[in-house]
Parts: sequence; structure tokens; C-alpha cells
Amino acid sequence: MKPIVGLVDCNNFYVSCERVFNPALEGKPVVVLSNNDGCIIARSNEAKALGIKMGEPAFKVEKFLEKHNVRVFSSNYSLYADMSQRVMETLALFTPDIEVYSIDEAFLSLERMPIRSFPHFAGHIQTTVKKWTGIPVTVGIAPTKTLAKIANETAKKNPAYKGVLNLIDHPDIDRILGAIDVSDVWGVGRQYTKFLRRHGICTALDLKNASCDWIKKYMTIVGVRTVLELRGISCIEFEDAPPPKKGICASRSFGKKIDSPADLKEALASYVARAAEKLRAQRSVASCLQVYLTTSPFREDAQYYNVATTFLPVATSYTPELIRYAFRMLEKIYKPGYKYHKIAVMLTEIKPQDCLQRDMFVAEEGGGNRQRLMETVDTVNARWGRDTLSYAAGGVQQSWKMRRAKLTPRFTTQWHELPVVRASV
DNA sequence: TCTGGGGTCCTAGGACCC
DNA sequence: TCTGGGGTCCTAGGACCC
Repeated sequence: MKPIVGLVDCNNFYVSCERVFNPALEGKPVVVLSNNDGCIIARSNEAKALGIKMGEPAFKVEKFLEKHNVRVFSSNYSLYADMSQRVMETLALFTPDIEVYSIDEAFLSLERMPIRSFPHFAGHIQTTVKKWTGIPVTVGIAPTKTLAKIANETAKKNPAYKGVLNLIDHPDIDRILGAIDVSDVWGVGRQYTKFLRRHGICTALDLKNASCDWIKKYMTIVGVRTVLELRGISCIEFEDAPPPKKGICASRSFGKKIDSPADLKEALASYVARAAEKLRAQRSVASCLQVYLTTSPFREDAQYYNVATTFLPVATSYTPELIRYAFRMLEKIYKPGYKYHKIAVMLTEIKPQDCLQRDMFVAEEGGGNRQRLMETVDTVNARWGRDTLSYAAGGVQQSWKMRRAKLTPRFTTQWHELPVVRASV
């Protein structure tokens, strides 16, 4: 059976989330900033039209944003994650075969669905998601993932499509591919774009017609898969269940530069707790822990970067133990006198917790109590919000916490931040 | 003052084994 | 003097994604 791939992508997702709870933002230029209010990571169509670039540092365009009356928001991940879940749950009602690809997009596998008209089906998805969640989405349908991406992008760019484009047996597919810049093809990043342009490959159509041998030589097998996918031959599998992660990392830059070991330890303990939580969420244990410590590459000051790695005698997901090892690693690499910008923890050598290999020379501590304790902590935090229960080592003041000066309320995940609907009196 | 965070996959080359 | 062939595993580095 030939694959039929649907790609549902939320339009300007973070901006759309903000708009759901503040309809006055409709039609106005809006941007959302990254952590620490650093870079612009989401733009409304109006903001895009003003020429505001993705990834632009906010401080560089501050004046410009003010001048054009652009509304600016800190990223509110609690809100976006919850809205994303609502969208995905809605999509899952249309087909059981859904691959949640990122926070704002999902592939649907449609070849087994009894669908008479793809555009009609896609339109139905679109109106349902909008009605149930408030989020506008675009739907692309094609024989491969790469073409579904292109269908989606074309539909987004051209209002005539009304957010739906079906490329299955499309008579004009080459004309559409000819209008897509090669840099916008899924799998073609900055380096390959430069390279391909130098060789006269400027559009998706050029890439589709390129020689596979030549592409293989310069872009590896990955590039060949992209070319074949553009030709309608499916090479990138549909993944209904995400494979467990092989590395789990928690890292943040600080809201301000810090130099005290006490602050660094607080931040590190918090990040370890976060990473361990993710580890337990996929029912895994890790036996390698790394701590990274770094100053800001954007400053003129003295720079310092270092990593320390430790292998645990027995793989674990028990937060207090991981914090203990992390502190030891920090002590190894900490040097006084630097203004630190970021600390990170990485857990690797990850295995399923069920086939844990014990060490016959290491007494098992705590027995089942440890696991029950972690389960309890995770359950409470899932139910009542992150950090309802947290570790003392993570600190209370948390002076290093990221800046989020323009944060909207967590409308859907905190009782005391629910939106208020005023009835007329 | 101010520049995000979290991942994946592939390849080449070296070490090592029989 | 002459210096195989085939395989695995690991790592670093480079590309990509959202």
C-alpha cells in the first residue's frame, strides 16, 4: 500500500496560543521570545511582513518593535505545551496513526483510512481543531513526508489554498516544487543550501532532478532520501511511537551572570531534577552523567568552558543520587573568578529500567522505597504543577532563574491563573 | 544590561580482533 | 626485502530538525 501522509502544522503556534486568550492581538504584529527573553522564536504573519527575522536577538530590534507597535511576549511553555496536547488529542480522533513530530506539528498516516476526498477531510480537521482549541492549522497531504511538508508550506504561503493542499496525483507538482526555494526543503539546512546553490540547484524542483550518485557523494545517504522523497518515493518512515531518548539534557542560561558556587549548585540541582524526571517519564535509567559549565561566548570577558563526566556503578533515575554525582562533577570543573552564563547536565548510557543490571558489589540502597518516592513526587508534580514538590538543593530564591519579563498567565494549567470571563452586571 | 533549548542521524578514521 | 582481509566498536565532528 502506497503511503499517504498528512502533515498538520499549527500556524505561528506560540503567537496563536497567546491570541486564543487575548483576541485583541488578532491582526496585530506579535512576537514571542525564547528563554531569558533572548531571541525572537515566533512571529505572527504581520510581524513577518514587517521583515522581522526568526532567531533575531530581541535587544537588537527593541527600537524597531516599539516603533511598529509590535506586541512582545516571553515564552509561556506551560501554556504552549498544554495547548499542543489539546491539538494532538483532537487530531488523534481523526486517525489512530499519528506521529507527533514537534510541539506544533503532527504527521498523520492516511492510507488505511476510508477517505473519499482528501481536501474535504483536511478541511474538516482544520475547522474542528480551530473550533475545539482556537488554534488555526494548515494541512498538507502527499505521498511522502518531505512532499507533505512542501504541500503544507505552499498552502501557508498562498491564501488561495485556504490552508489545505493535496499533492497526491497533483498535475502541477513540478510547478509547485519550482516555486520552493531549496533552503525550504526539509533536510536542507544552511550548509547544504550554500553548497547546492553553488552548483545551480536553487529550487526543490532542481533538487528533485539532481543525480542521486552526485548527491550521495556530497550529502550522504540522507540527501539521497530527500531527493527520492521529492520524487514521491517514501524513504522516511512513519513513527507512531517515539523511540526512547538516548540522551537527556537539561540546560538553561541564567537570568544574570553568576559566579558563586552556591548559585551554580542550586541551578545544577534543579536541572538534574528536571532531567531525571524526563528519564523516569520514559521509564529509563542512566549510568553516565555529564556536567557542562560555560561563560558567555558573546562577552569580551575571560572565557571558560569545561565538562566533567562520571560513570555510575549502577544505572539509576533516583534524583538525589544523580544530584550527588552532579555536585561532585561541578566541584571538579568549577573555577572561581568567572562570570558563568550557563550550566547543563546530560544523562546518557540510557537503558530501560526493567532490565537494570545491578552491581553485585554495591548494596542496593533504599530498595523499592526510592522508586516509590520518585513515583510519588512525579505524580504530585504532574497533578499540581511542576515544582509543587522540589529538592531543597535546588534552592528557593533561585536568583539565577531566567528572565521572563513579558509572561502571560498559565491560563490552562494553574487554578489561580484561569482566565476570568466577566458577565455583564 | 540583553544573544534559546533539546534532540537525531551519518560518516570517517582509528583501535582492536581473529 | 616482502607487510592481508574482514569485521566491530567507538569517537569526534558535522549536518540537520523544531
